[in-house]
Amino acid sequence: MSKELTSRAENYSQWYNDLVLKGGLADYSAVKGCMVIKPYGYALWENMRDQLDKMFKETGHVNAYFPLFVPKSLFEAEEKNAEGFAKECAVVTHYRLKNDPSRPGKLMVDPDAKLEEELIVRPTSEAIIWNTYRDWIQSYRDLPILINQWANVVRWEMRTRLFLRTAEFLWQEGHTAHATKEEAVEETLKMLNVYSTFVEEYMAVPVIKGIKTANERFAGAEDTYCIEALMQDGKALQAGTSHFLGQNFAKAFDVKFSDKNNTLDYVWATSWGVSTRLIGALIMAHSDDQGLIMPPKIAPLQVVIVPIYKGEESKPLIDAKAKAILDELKTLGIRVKYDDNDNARPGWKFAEHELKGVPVRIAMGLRDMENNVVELARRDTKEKKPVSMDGLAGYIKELLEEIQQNIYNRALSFRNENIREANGWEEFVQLLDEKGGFIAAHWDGTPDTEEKIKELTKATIRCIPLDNKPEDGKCILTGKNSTQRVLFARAY
RNA sequence: CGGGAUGUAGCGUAGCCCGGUUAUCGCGCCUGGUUUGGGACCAGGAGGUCGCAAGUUCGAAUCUUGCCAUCCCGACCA
Repeated sequence: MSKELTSRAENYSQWYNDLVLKGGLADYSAVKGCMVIKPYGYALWENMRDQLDKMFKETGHVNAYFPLFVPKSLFEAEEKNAEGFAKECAVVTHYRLKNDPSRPGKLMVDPDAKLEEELIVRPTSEAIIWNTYRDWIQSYRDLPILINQWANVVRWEMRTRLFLRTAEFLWQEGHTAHATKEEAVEETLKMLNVYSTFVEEYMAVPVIKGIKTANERFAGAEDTYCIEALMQDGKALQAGTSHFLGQNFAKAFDVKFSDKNNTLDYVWATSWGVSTRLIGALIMAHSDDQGLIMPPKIAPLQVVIVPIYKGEESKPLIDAKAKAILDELKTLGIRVKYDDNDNARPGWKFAEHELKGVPVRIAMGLRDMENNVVELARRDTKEKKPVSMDGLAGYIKELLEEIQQNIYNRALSFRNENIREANGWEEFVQLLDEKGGFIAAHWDGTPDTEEKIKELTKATIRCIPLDNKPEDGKCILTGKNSTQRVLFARAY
């Protein structure tokens, strides 16, 4: 009633916006291109962050924090990186306001407070970090450095979308320094695997691991590896990247180390990141026309208990039973809430929790008490059935795992059904327009051809899958020889 | 940055073309009561710089100009 959702079929973009706004994840803000992440959305991010943080620590990383501002001279040191981000940088030029003499009560930028050197608001932190690493690294004994930071960054986008692309966003960025190329490459792939494990096992979103083509590579990287996910509308979404930076930043910032033989060499680097964009991926991979569907492992709330009572006399009875179940579930480490708010009636609560994607709902009324059962509803399948109160907590714990698996399987089938091979140009264009999804096709390996295909179809090469099998073929555009298929898609 | 659309209470809206008392309705909110197994009902009540700023006019939500914001579609990007 009060919260009508646009259906996916009607308007996919609007459906997405409705879910974010009405599901209570985020709001628009007074700042153009920036959003407010609301408590429910932030709780989701915290769960994602905590799990990732744990995985980073398990792989030997530590957290640190570097400044928001990057002096322009440092920013421009690695030229390719600087060039790549130049068009979307916020720049601080002044450090003071003053009263505006011509408009009483208003402020103006104080022209006398111009900075000697402009400060760039970080779009990413390689520059400031590698400038710091120079001071930290002298010998191979100082290596490796395995640092991660949780931070906000700013990229001044022309067109923004909640979670998917905002001017400011939250992310983590890992920045590592190594003595050898092999070790850096190993690190790059290790973190790619951490990402794919996290996204698949916790977010229940299947991904394809691959390597980016030169056109799509991170500015300043030698190689960019990525995980690519598929959304329900058939568009691809880059869910995370891990970069092998070679010695580019070490050279730009003069970071050298002495090896065991006392010979000097530049340090090898990696960087890797995922952002709040993952929340967009989560929404578009799983949710339906009734609202969000949260994977249990990172759902802010895993179970909600809704009492149904007639008159005040039955309430204490239900309360007692509900609290017992609540305690049992909490003991098992399940995130659960007893929603006995008297302002809303059961039907309203059902709809609200469905909108918010709470994986399991327990409804309990007098009738259930008499039969020693509760009504259990799962969000992913909408299935409702009575379940005995005996052993309920254990049952729910298993059910949450089953839901997690089911959501993943569903997304995986969808993804797999939407990877198609195209062997000629017309077939390629037709598949793209009629089916969407990933299209595995031959490509002659040149940036020009990739660019041309993008111009003609808006499809880009999402990646060259890591598990690709060699296969001789002809490029769909130029007909030139090709040794493997690459994955094309229209992307977010 | 280009094209299109929109902006009236927390949300959704009527009114605008054709200027004229106190700006419409629904949801939500507050108070009281009855209710509670799929978005309850009754009664009473509060809430508005009509996006902002100029202009035209005796008079502007309504007409004009400028600006701002948001959404959708492009270009750019994670």
